[in-house]
Amino acid sequence: MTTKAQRAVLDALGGSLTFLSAQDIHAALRAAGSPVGLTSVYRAVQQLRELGTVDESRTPSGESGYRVCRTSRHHHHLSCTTCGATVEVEAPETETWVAAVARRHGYRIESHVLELAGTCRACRTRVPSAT
Amino acid sequence: MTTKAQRAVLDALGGSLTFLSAQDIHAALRAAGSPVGLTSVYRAVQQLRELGTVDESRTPSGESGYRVCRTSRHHHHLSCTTCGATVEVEAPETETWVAAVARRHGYRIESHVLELAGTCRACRTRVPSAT
DNA sequence: TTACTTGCAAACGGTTTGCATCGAG
DNA sequence: CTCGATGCAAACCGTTTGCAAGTAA
Repeated sequence: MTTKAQRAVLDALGGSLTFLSAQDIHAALRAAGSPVGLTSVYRAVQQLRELGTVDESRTPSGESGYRVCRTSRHHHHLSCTTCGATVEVEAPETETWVAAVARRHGYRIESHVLELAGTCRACRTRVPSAT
Repeated sequence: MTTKAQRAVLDALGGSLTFLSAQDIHAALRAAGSPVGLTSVYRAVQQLRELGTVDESRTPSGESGYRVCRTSRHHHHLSCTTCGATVEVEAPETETWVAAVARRHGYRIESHVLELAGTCRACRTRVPSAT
């Protein structure tokens, strides 16, 4: 069953290209007039993550960000550090490499994390600090 | 200048193959008779990280782990989820792939994270759950 | 009613900071 | 003496949990 909180969270996450923190989601819902509490947001994102409906990503500062998955296939993220826009990318070659490296070292891979961060073209154009 | 706390931390980190949390380091130092406080451990690992002397890694639960770098070259980690043993690996092909993907999407890469987790051969042998 | 969802407030856990003390130069 | 290093305890902050009230079937 999908709870009211889950619907609200999915709604808030909607078409966002960026990863939103639980607190962001809560703030957005409040701003939109939803009475959903912070606790329910936390519970909803966890449930949705378990269902594979949303992606979770950790910021360097240790907070968690959430976003609805575009594809159910295995993928990684390329995020803009300025505007947060995120692209989901597939890395077949890297997957192959991961398997090879693991084998070489006698490891059996259980999981791997690959996150790319940089500035997107739009942000570079907007702030021409980069040449 | 290298402080007493930094020396103590490096000593505790010593030859460990695993990433130790600040609290682990503190406990180890205390056990070894060092009077270094937890606060100083936190300050030391941050300084050492800035100096490029130690690597930092985040556990899924959000804690930070530290380890002395084996190489100053750019590298990634392959860690055993059972015993924590970590191997530093280089991924030239992936670096290339990262650059290509970024270019394709119009991003300028600033950083990337690649962490591999699995079970090492020793642990698989010890616990024959894996086929 | 029964089972589940909610929200508040308190608890948690790792990390950081304020502040007074200690120690090297 | 002066300045940085240190340690304790309190503050922080995101997240989780206890618990009582609300809600749907």
